[in-house]
Amino acid sequence: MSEGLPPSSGSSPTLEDVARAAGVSRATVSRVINGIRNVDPAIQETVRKAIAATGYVPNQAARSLVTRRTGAIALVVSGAGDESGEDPFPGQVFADPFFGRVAGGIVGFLRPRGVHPILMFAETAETRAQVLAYLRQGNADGAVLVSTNADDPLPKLLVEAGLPAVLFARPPEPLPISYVDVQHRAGAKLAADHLVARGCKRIATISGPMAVPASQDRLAGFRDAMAVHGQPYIPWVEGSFTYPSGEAAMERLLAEHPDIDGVFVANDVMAQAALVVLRHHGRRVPEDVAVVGFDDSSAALACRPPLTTIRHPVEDMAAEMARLLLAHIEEPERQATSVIFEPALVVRESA
Amino acid sequence: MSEGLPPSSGSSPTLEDVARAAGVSRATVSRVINGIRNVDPAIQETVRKAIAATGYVPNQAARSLVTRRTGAIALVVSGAGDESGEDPFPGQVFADPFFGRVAGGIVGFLRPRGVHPILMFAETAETRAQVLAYLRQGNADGAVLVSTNADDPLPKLLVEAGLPAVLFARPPEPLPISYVDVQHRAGAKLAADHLVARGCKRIATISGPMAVPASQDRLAGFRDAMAVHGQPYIPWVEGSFTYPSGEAAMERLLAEHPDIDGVFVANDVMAQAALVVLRHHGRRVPEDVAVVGFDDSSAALACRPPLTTIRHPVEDMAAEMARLLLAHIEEPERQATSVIFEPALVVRESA
DNA sequence: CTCACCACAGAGAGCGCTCTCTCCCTTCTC
DNA sequence: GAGAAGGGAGAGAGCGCTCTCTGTGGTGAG
Repeated sequence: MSEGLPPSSGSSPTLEDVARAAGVSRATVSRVINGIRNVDPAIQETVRKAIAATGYVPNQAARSLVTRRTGAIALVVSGAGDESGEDPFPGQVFADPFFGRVAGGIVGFLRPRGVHPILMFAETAETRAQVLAYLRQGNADGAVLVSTNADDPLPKLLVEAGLPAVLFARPPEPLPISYVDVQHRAGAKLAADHLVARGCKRIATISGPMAVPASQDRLAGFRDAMAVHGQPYIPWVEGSFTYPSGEAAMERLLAEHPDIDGVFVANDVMAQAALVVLRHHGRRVPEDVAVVGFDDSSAALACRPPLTTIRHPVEDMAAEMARLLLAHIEEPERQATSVIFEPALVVRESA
Repeated sequence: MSEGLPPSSGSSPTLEDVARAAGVSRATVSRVINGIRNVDPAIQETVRKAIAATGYVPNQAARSLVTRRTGAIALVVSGAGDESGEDPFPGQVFADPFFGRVAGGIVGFLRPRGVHPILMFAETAETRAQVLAYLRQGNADGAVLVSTNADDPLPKLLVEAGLPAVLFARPPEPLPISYVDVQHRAGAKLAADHLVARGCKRIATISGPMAVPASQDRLAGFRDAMAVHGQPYIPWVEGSFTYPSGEAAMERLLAEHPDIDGVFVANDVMAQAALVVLRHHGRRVPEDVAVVGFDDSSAALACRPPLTTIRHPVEDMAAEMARLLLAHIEEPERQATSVIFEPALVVRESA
C-alpha cells in the first residue's frame, strides 16, 4: 500500500491510478464509484480505501463525454424585451426578488440531486442564439425559462431545436413544451370575492397587457366572478405591469368613475402606483377605496398601507419546473405537461 | 458538396463529419474553429461552409477533457450561518436584491467573454464539501464567493485546495486570496460629515457585529471622522445587521441617551428598524433625529421616510470579482490582489 | 462426471476533441 | 541551381472515463 501511490506528479489522480493502487482494473473502480453492481464487498472496500488514499476525484468532462450528460441545467431569464437597450448589466431583472424566489426554489430542488443551474440571460437575438448554442454544445442538459415579456421567441426556438425545456408560464401561442403556471382566474376570483365581502359596491379593475395570457386570465376571472355577484359590467383600464402605467390607469379610472370604492389591480407594482394616486386625490385606503393587488411581490410590503394581494407559490412552482425538466431529460420522448398551482389571498391593510 | 452530408444518423455531427464534408483533415477544421493560425483563406471558407452545412456544434465535454477548461465558474453564496436550520429553499438569500445586483454585475462581465456562472449555495459542512468536490471535478474553473457571515470556512478551504477563487469582502483572517471590497471607513466618514453638516450635535451609532471586518471598519471610520469634528466620544451599541437587533439597539440608545439628534446605523435593515422605533417614541425623522444607513439596499427605499445612506457600487465590484477570477484562472501563479471601491453618499429624506 | 449457469473481474474500444510532430511544397538567398 | 527557411496541412496520440464483451472460477442440476 505504501508503494501504491503513483507518480501523482502535478495533475490529479485518474481512475487508472486508483486501479493500480487497489490492484484491480479500471472497470472495477468505475463500478464501485457508480452503480455498484456485481462487485465483491471485499474488493469494494479495497477500492474505497485506494480512492481515499489517492484523493481521487472523477473528471466530469471525461464522464460527460461518454454519458452525454453534464449534470447541469440552464436557468434562463429571457426577454427584458428591449431589443435596442444596450444594457451590459442585467441588474434590474436579477435584483427583482421574484427572480430570487425562483432561483431559490430551483436550487432547493436540484441541489439534493447533484444538479446545478447555470445562470443565463437572453434578451436580444444574439444572446438567444448564444443560449441555444450553449445548450447544443452540451454545456447543460436542458433549460428552465423565465420570460419577462410575452412575445419571447426563445420557447419556440428551444422546441424547434428539440432541447428539453420548461417554462414558467403558459406560452402565448400553443407549443409542445411543459410549463408551470398559477390559476390566474381563481386568483382573480379570490380578489373579487374579497372586495365584495368587504362591502364594495362600485368596483373597477386595472389589467395587465392583453398580449400576456396571464393578464387575459386575470381579467376574465375577475369579470366572471363579479358577474356571479350580480355585476356584469366592470370599468376597466389596461396597464402594462409597470409603475407608470399603473399611475396613468388609476388616474383615468378616477376621472371616468370618481365614485369607485374598490379596485383589483393585476399586479403589485401597478397597485403600488395606484395607491399613491389615490392618496394624491384624497382618497383613503381602504376606507374610501379598497385595493387588491396580485403577485405578493416585495412591492406589496413596501406599499402604504401594506397591500392585500394574491400570492402564488413561486418557490413550489420553480421546484416543479426543475422536476419536470429532469423528467424530460431522463425520458426525452415524454409528452409536454403542465402543472397549475393554486393561488392564495393575502389580506393586509389595503382591502 | 451534395454528397458531403454524412450519415448524421441521430446524433449530432462531429469534427470528423465536417472534415469529410470539407475534404480536409480534422485538425484543419479544429484550427479554423479555434485560433485560426496558418490556414489558407480559401480552405477556411470551405470549412466554414461545411460547418454551416452540417450544422456542426463543438462538443464542450470533449473540448474540456483536453483543454482542462470548462468556460464556467461557480457563483457561490455561502453561509446563511445556520448550521442547524434545515432550510431546503435558500430563498431568503437569493431573494435579497443585493444578491441580484451581484449576479447582474457578474453576468454582465462574463457573458461577453463566453463564460457562465453556476449558481451554488453552501451553508453547511456538507454543502461546502459539495462545492469543493464540484470544483475539483472540473465542473467549473474557479469560484466567486459571496459570504453572508464572517466565520465562513469556505474561503480557507478553497485556498487550501488551491482552487482559483475571489471573495466579495475582506476575509476576517488574512488569507492569500483575492477580494474586492469597499472603503468602509471612507463611507462612514461620509455619514459623519453629513450628520455634522446638518447641524447634529448629539450623535450616536449602531454598529454591526464586531466579528465582521466591515463592521469594525465602519465603526472606526465613523469614530475617526467624528473625532476630527471635535467629538471624541460617540455613544455606541452593537447590533448584528438584523432587523430585531436594530430595534433593540435603537431602544437602548434612546434609553441611555434620550437627547440624541443623529444616528449612523451600520446597515439599512437595522436603520429601517431604528426609524420605526424612533417614530414609536414620538421622534420625528429627520427633524428631531437624523438617520443615515449603509448599503443603499432596497430597504433604504422602503423606509418612511426614505433613508439617506451610503451606497457601494455593487455591480462594479461584482464585475471586478469576475475579472480577477478570470485573471487567476488564466495565470494560476498570480499573486492574490485586492480591489477596493469608493462608496458614495445617497441623500434622501432621513438625514 | 459433465454441462449449463451465474457471479464477478478484466480487456479494450471508443466518446469528440486538441495539439504536437511530421511532412510537403513554395519561396528566398547566395 | 542547390540548400535553407518557413508556411500550411495531415497523422495520430492521447485526455479520463463508461460500457460492452469476454473470460474465469465456482455452484447446482441432470
